[in-house]
Amino acid sequence: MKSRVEIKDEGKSIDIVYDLKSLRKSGQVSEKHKNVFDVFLADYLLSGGQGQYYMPALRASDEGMRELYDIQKRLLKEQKLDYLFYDVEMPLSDVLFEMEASGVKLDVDVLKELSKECDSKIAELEKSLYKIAGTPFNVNSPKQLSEILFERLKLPVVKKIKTGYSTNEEVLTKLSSQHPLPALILEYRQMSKLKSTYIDALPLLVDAKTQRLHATFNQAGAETGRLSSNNPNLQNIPVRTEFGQRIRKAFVPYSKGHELLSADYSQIELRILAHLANDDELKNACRGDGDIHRYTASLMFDVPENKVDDKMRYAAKRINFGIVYGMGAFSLAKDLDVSINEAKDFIEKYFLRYPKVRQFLDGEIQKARDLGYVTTLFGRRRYLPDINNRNMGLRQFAERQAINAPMQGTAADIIKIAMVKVSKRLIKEKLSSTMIMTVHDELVFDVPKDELKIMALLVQQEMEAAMDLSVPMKVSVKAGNNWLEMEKVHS
DNA sequence: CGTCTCACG
DNA sequence: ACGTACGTGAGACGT
Repeated sequence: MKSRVEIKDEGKSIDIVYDLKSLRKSGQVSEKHKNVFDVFLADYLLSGGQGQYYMPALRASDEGMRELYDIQKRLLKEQKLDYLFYDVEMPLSDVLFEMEASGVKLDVDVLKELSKECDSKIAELEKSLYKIAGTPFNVNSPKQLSEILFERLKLPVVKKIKTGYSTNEEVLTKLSSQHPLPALILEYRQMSKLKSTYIDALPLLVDAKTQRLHATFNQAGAETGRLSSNNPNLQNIPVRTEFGQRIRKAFVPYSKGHELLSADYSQIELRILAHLANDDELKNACRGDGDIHRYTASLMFDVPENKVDDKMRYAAKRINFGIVYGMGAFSLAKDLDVSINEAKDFIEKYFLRYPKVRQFLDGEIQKARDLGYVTTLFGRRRYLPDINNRNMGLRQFAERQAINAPMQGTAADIIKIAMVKVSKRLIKEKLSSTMIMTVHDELVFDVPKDELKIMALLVQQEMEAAMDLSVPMKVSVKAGNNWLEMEKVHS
C-alpha cells in the first residue's frame, strides 16, 4: 500500500495520506503541505469510537484510496464533521508532530536519588510484612497475597472477583481497621508502583540523541475524542500523593533561563455541562470567581455559602464529579461512605436544584436510543450499539457512556482547538516557547524566562477563547523550575 | 496473553 | 435479583 497518493480534486492538488504524523516521523513526508487529507484521521472521526470501519477499502488497493477519499469527504460533510476534520484534527496532527519532536527534558539524577530512597523503603516494608504474615511471600502477587489475607489470617472477604478474592485498594483500606498488614501492603504497593512504572522506567525512555522523553500522542485512539499518550504515558505522571509528587520534580525546562509553564482549565466538564444543559443555577455556579462545589452544596443543603461546612462541600464535589460519569446512588454511597438512602437523597436534592441537568442527561440517553450515537458540541460522534441491548449491564454501561461522552468529548474538542490556536500564535508572534505536553485539560510549555509574561497572557487568552460557551471558561496559569514547584502567574 | 492493580484527567 | 462512575496506559503475575 502506498502511504501517499496525489490526486486532483476540483482543480486542487490533494495529498492523500495514511497517518500523516507517522509519515512525518519516518521522514516519508518531509514538511507541512497545504492540502493534505489524512484518511486515518478521517476514519477516526467517522467511525466514532467503533473501531475502523472504512479501512478495508483503504487497504485493498491504491485505487481504493481515491475512492476512500471521495467517500470520506462526502461523509464528513454530511455528518457536519468538516470543521473538526479540516480545522482541528488535521492541523493538530502537525502540532502533535512538533510537540513529540520537541520532547520533554527529564532530570535523571533526581530519579536516581528517588530510586535509592524507594529501594530502602521497600526493603523495610518487606521485612515488616514477612514478619507479620509469618512467612515471606510475593507481595506483588494478588494470588499469594489473598492466601495470606483470607486463608492464613482469615480476614473477611470484602469483594470477590473472577479469579478469587479482590485485594485492591478499596478492600485493603477497609481491612486496615482490623489488622496491621493491609495498611503496610498499601504502602508497599504505592512504592513499588511508583518505582517500577515511573522512577525506574522513565530514564530508560530518554532519547540518547536529544536527552529528552519523546512520547507519542495517539490522536485516533480514544473513543471520546481525547488524546492518549504512550512511551511513556505522560498523562498519568503522579501528582496525588506526596511521594509521587516528587517524581514531577524530575520534569524540568530545556535549559537554564527557561521555566515550565502550565495552563489548565478549571472544571471544564462541569462548565460544558452547564452550557449543554442550559441550567440556570449550574450556569450561576460557573460564573464569577466562586467555588462551584461550594455553590452546589449551598443549594443542595439550603444554607448560605458561608455556612457550607467541609463535609457538605465534599459531598457536593463528589456528586458534581459523579454526575459527569453517570453515577448512581449505589456508587455515590460507597464513595461518600453513607447509606444508599442518604445517597439517593443527595442525588434527589441535586437534581431538584439543577433540574435541567437531569433533563439534559435523560435527553442524551434518549438521543442515543433513537440515533444510535451521541455527539459533542462540535459534532464528534460516539456510537453506542449497546444502548438498546437486552442485557441490562451492557445497556446501563452504554447509558453512562451516553452521559459522559458529550462532556468528555467536548472538553477534548476544546483543548484540541486551543492547541491549534496557541500553536499558530507562537509562530505569528515569533516566540521561542515550545508546547511540550498535554494532559487532557492542561497544556505545558517550555518558556524562556523573558517570554513568561507574554506567554501566560497568550496561552490563557487563547485557551479561554477557544470556544464561546454561555459560561466563562477559566484557565489558570502557573510556572516554575519543574513540573511540581510552580506558582501562579497573574495576568 | 488475560487478569489485576493503579497512575492520571 | 442484578450490577452498580467515564476515559486512558503500564507493570507484574501466572497460565
